Amino acid sequence: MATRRLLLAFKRFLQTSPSSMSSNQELAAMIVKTLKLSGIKPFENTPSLLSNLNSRVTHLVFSNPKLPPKSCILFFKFLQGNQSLTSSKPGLHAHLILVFRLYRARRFAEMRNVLNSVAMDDSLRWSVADMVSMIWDNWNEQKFVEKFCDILFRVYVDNKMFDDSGGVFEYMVKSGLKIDEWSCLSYLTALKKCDKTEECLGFFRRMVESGMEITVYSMTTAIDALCRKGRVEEAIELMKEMGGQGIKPNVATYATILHAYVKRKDSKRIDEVLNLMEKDKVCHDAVTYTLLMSHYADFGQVKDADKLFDEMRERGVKVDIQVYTTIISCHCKAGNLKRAFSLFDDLTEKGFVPNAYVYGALIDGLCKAGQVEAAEKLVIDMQSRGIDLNPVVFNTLLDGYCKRGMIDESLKLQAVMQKKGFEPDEFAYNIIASGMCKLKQHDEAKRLLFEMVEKGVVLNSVNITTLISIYSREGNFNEANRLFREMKRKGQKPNAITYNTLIGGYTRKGKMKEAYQLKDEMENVGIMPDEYTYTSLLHGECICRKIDAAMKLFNEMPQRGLVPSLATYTAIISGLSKEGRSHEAHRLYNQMISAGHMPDERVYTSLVSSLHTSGSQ
DNA sequence: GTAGGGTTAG
Repeated sequence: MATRRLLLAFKRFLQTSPSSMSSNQELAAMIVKTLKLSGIKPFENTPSLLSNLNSRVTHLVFSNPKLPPKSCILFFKFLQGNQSLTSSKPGLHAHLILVFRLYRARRFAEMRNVLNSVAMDDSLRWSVADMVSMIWDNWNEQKFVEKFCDILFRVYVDNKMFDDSGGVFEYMVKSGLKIDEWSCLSYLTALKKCDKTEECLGFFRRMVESGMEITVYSMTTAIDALCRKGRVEEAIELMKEMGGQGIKPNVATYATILHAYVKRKDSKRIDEVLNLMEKDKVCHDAVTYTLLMSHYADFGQVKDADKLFDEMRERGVKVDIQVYTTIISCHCKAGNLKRAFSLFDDLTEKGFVPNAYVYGALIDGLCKAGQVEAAEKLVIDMQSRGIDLNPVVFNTLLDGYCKRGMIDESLKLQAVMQKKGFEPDEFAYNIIASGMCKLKQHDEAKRLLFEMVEKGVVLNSVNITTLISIYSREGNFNEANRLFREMKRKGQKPNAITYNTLIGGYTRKGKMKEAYQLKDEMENVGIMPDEYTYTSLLHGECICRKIDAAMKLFNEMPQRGLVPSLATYTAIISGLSKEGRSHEAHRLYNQMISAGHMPDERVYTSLVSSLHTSGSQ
């Protein structure tokens, strides 16, 4: 009843009163009265009530102390949603009044929403200096100015308006306003995530220069930005430099560095970091253990990974799903599927909810073991638990099919993914191209990788290595070398696999001089030749029937800490056999067996033929 | 409300 009377009066007022200063105040009073009595409903039902609204009125409504902040917000949201119905939208001043009232009411989340509207609206957004001077003119409160700047800073960060965030920061420094480190941290993190490494580092430097208090959190973020770009040496420099200013690294900082070395597979440096942690009395946590376990997984050292898994539980470090994923993946890579699945049961019994990562690891394990059908079943199981097929799992399954030459299935799978809106990525292209190489379809494989470039997917170093492998198998070393040089020029550093690919190409064709040159080059740039490098070279020497040179390489391996693989033994045994040196061949055969390798057909054949050769001599 | 770890290709 009261509402109806009020609305009638409201309407009468709108019809009779011309727009003027005093009627502005009356209209504002009417709106406030209505809001207090009946909320926003009357305006929703009769938007024409606000047809005379102008920014002055909005201003008056928001600044009316009788209207609670909650009603202000309701009214603000209504105006935002109905901008076409009202003749003018709230101006910057009205926004700031609202922001101030929300500040007083300690409603910071709402404050942030309103400032977000300011930041996103070109007609409202003034320079921070101008906005702050407007604030000083109206409210003489340092704390409010600081909070205003802080929230504006964060709003710009949230919207990735990085130049504006930087502007607010500089303004605060210049004006001597207190700066919140958490806000700066979100800026650092956002820059890092957007791959703006230099900006991230530069901002960290500005933080330090500004004299504000800095914690290990910000430092670790800057260090991580460097590590993710492989700039570990600079990261360590920064850590030392900050240590001099009293900011000590903690378990997260060390984990960041460890991660970088795990990625590089640099066991020596990893040990150095572990020693440093011990000296600093920094205990390992779940993250540290995860990193170390995945490092062992890289080298197939399942037993060591298992030892760590036990150790962490003995020490009372909580095992989480990421730890499980790592140890499961480790067992999968070693072909230890039984153990992997029993760990999977373990984690579900403990109440963890399996996710795409764990499933991904198991599916890959099954695919690599050639059990693609079981992998398919697991994918269905995964989906029935509400986890959707993602690009990684898709690529994993694709590889399972391609490695077994199941082209039809891989095409069907691709169709499924395209329906889901996933275009093949650089992994998918590479997987299919490699599959084609195995079927000796080199031209098709090349065409596919070129098609990838046409579609705008940038070739990464793995894709280029695949191409190098194709060209060198074809004997086209001109093209292989051109790609290799181009890769270096583009700053995509070749790694051991890249070098080994090209070396393998040369040795297969008996071009030993070029192969040794590359081995020297890789050592010079700090990449240690591994068992693949040695096996290729040794195999090449065998092809050239220089068995003594091959034996020299074989004997060099243990000196460099390299363990001959089954492929190494196969090459050297068959090389020796061909030369009729069956005695040495048998000696190495026995050595191979004691090293735990299962000999394959080729070894037997060459051993048997060596008996014929030596017998005829 | 803050930083660091897990699944795929050569």
